[in-house]
Order: sequence, then structure tokens, then C-alpha cells
Amino acid sequence: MPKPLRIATWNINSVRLRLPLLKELDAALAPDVLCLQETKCPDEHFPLEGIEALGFRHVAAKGMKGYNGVAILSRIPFALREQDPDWCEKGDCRHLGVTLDAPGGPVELHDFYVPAGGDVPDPAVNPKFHHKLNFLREVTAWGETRAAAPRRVLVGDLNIAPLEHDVWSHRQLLDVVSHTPVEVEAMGRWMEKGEWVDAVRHFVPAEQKLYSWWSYRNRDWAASDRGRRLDHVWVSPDLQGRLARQHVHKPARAWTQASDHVPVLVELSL
DNA sequence: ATGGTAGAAGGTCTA
Repeated sequence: MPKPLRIATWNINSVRLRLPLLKELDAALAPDVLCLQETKCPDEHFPLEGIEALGFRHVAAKGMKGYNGVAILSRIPFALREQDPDWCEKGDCRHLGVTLDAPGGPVELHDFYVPAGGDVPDPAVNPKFHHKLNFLREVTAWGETRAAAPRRVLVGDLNIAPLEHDVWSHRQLLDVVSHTPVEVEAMGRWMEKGEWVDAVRHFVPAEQKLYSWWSYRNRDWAASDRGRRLDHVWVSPDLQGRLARQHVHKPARAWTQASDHVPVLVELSL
């Protein structure tokens, strides 16, 4: 009998501030594995006790002061992959890779926080956008070397909304970082070279609007509903037939002291 | 064209 494996991703925007919301997330989604981004927390301050109290007995965290930071919280054992690159040689805590001790054998899991890229979508004048494009080039080249490996999952805040209906207005966001053609094409190459399948769009038709992020800079995020789908779950082709369900937990955006991103969950039958 | 809010800070960065 196949067993379920529930993997969730969430840009938590400060793991210390939103530790109470992790409990709500766990009650709502019951993930076996939860990948976080923007923990904004140096490892020595990581709230390990509170997280272990929720039942996540296996934890990997890579954080720094102020910005970035990723973590993987798991109910099942995993081994940390030590051999993945230091992207753009910045040491800036945007990726953790692990091998999960999953039902039916190991699963290679990657948790990414792709650079947001700043405001101006021109690499010649905006170093943040330049960094974003370089980061995408590097992960694509690396991903190509991993493409043949079985049972892979990649999740995270990839800071790109690739499809027309991954944003509230395709026309108005064509010049806005996260939805520009150059980024969307770069993401397409990343998926193609790595042989990745979009596990959420596997279930949700491309013509249906779907968002995982709503800006803080809005009087009423729910009424205006100007969202973008920045958070993703990808799987290798051999896992496509194992996809059981997806869930984007929109209620999390209305939680008290919410993150601007909501959790995204995919369940596999392994 | 601008500013709007939020979080790390305890400056301004970053998103």
C-alpha cells in the first residue's frame, strides 16, 4: 500500500516572530516536511525547542542576521546534502538540500529562496536583478547535472510567477520584477534542464488564477486580490504519477500578524 | 510617478 508524504513550503518572513503561526499551520496542513524561507534568523538563535515541541524532530537550518535564511522541519529522518554549491559565492543562505528517509526509499528534497531581484528589471542598472539572473543561471546548470536522478522534489519561494494567471494582471505586470519575460524564460530553462514538473499546476488548470503571495502594501489584500504565485513545488517526472493533491492555504494570509506568503502543500503517494 | 507595510535592526537595508 502506498503511503502519503506531505511536503509544504512557506516563506515565513521571520521564524521567531511567527513561531505561534507554525502551530496553526501544522494543525491545518499536518505536513510531514515543512520547508521555510526568509527565516531571518542566525542559527544560534533558531527556535529549535518550540519547533521540536510541534513534533518536528529533524531540523536543518541555515540562517544569517537580518535577511534570507532557509530551514527544513521534518517528522521523518533526513540526511543533509553537503555537496550543493554556494550560489554566486555569496554565502547567503538561500538553499538547503536533504535526502529524506521517505516511504519506499530516499527522496532528494531542495528548499530554495531565489533572490527577489529589486525593483528595476534591468541587470545593467540593478545589481539585485543581475544577481537574480545569475542565480537562475547557476541553479539551471547545476540542475542539469541532477536531472537524471530519481525521486526529486524542489520547493521554495522562487520569486517568479511564470504563467499568465499566476499574477492578477499579466498585462500590468510584464514590466514588474517577478513576471518579466526574461525571468519567466529563465525559470522555463531551469524546469526544462532539470526535468521538473510543476506539481501544483498539475492539479490546477493554467487558465485558473492562483496566488501564494499578497503584498503587505495594500489596504485590503483580500478585496483587491492583487496576488502572485511566487511559491512553488516541483517534482521529477517519475513522481508525477505519485501526485495525490495540492493545497494553497490562502486562509493563512488572514492570520493575525501574517506572513505576506501563504503555505503551499503537495501530497505524494509513495 | 509615487507610496503604501512589514521585519531584521537599533542604521537603513530588504522585500
